[in-house]
Amino acid sequence: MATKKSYHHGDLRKKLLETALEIISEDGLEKVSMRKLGQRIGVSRTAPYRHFADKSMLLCAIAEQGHIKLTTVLKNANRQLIDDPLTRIRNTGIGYVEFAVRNPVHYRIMFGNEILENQRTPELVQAAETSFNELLYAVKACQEEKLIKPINPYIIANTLWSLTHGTSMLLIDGQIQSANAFRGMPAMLQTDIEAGEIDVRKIFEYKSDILFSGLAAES
Amino acid sequence: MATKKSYHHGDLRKKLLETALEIISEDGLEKVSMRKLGQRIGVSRTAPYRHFADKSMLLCAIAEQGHIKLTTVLKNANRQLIDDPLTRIRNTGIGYVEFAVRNPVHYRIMFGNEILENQRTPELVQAAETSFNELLYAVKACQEEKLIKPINPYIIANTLWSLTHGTSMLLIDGQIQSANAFRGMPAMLQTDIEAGEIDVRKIFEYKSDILFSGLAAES
DNA sequence: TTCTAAAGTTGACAACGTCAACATTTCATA
DNA sequence: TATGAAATGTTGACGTTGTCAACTTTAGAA
Repeated sequence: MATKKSYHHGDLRKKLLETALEIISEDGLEKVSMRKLGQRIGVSRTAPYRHFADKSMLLCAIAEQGHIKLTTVLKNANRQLIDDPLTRIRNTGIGYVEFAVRNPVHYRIMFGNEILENQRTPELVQAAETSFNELLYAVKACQEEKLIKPINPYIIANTLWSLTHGTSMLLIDGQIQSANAFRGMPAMLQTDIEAGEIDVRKIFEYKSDILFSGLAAES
Repeated sequence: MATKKSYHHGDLRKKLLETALEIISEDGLEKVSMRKLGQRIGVSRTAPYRHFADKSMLLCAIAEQGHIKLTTVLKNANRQLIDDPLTRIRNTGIGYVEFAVRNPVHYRIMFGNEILENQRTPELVQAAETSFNELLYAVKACQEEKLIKPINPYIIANTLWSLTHGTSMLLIDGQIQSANAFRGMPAMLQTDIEAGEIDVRKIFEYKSDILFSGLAAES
């Protein structure tokens, strides 16, 4: 649109989001500053303020983008050509956790960021709901084929969400890797963990099996 | 120990942690600064650096305190004079989520804080493991009375942890309150949510029931 | 009693978020 | 086509922050 040295950048908003994500995934969230964003892009230090009222609005937009990306991931898992909807729901969960582990800083902005707690834009709220709906979709599909109990699907999806979200956060935080958290998992898995590599798929398969079949001892 | 106007404060480290928590619960995490801490306590602005190498070490100590507090809460739930260990495990979960909801900012420092990801002190790691062990304890108690399947208790505790942690974070974040997340729950609960009040107990009872009995449809 | 380490202070610096005032560009409309 | 408002970008400035270096005061061990 705009040529190289024009006064107006042309698509600064988009470029800001891209660059912010770059910095975030390279150096972490604290390293992102409104000023540095401008400088890195080659624009003045307050130029970002023409596109985002303040820093938390920038973070809102980043979080929104994350939810949109997550939705795509979940959609792909959901729409795979797999006959068994139970496998699909499991893949959806795995997709969720994998997304979080691959985009840890991004994920942390989407959830668990105090700054955004009371300042979410309507767009962000909408994007978050849309991603939740994919979990709901997976649950309903299983119920239609009578593979899952016919209790309220929203409650089930919420429980599933808690499990995926909890697993994601604990993994990202590195809390799950340490010490006890995975003792007793198969030797292979433990070795991977010690080597710093985590097989998200295996971990989540364990958990979804437990959720599916329940904890109750057979009497 | 030291009288009022002595050069040395006497117990500055403790006072720093207390004051930090005060500021955090009043105004949020971003409002905490090393300088303000000093000023609020009536000591110079760099005095805190004699007790914490930098800000993230301060946060580490706060997180550690949180884990210790959480451990106490879980211990209380675990040691209640209730015959049914299944009720105890449920209460432990409820205690966990309640702690998180009552101390949201504190909880967010304990988990989900990027700053601490790679700088955890050994004390913090230890404190976190101790709180995990309470969940483990609750699981094992149930297994001893054959109320829960005899599969590896570490895996079960990990799953339980994910569920409580996920529920906590979603509640704290306000993500669970919005829109879909609780549709279909009993009317009473929904009214509470709309009024801004959340019955953590009810919410977690739903989820732990699902976890206990499993999602599988009876064939 | 003396000396060292711990604890607290002041001065300084660069980076940050953000505001106000100003400059340039775009674009709809007269 | 001319024009004026709205959008976009810039510079200067202010107060706050984390943290370092160099200094002072104090407590406690030798």
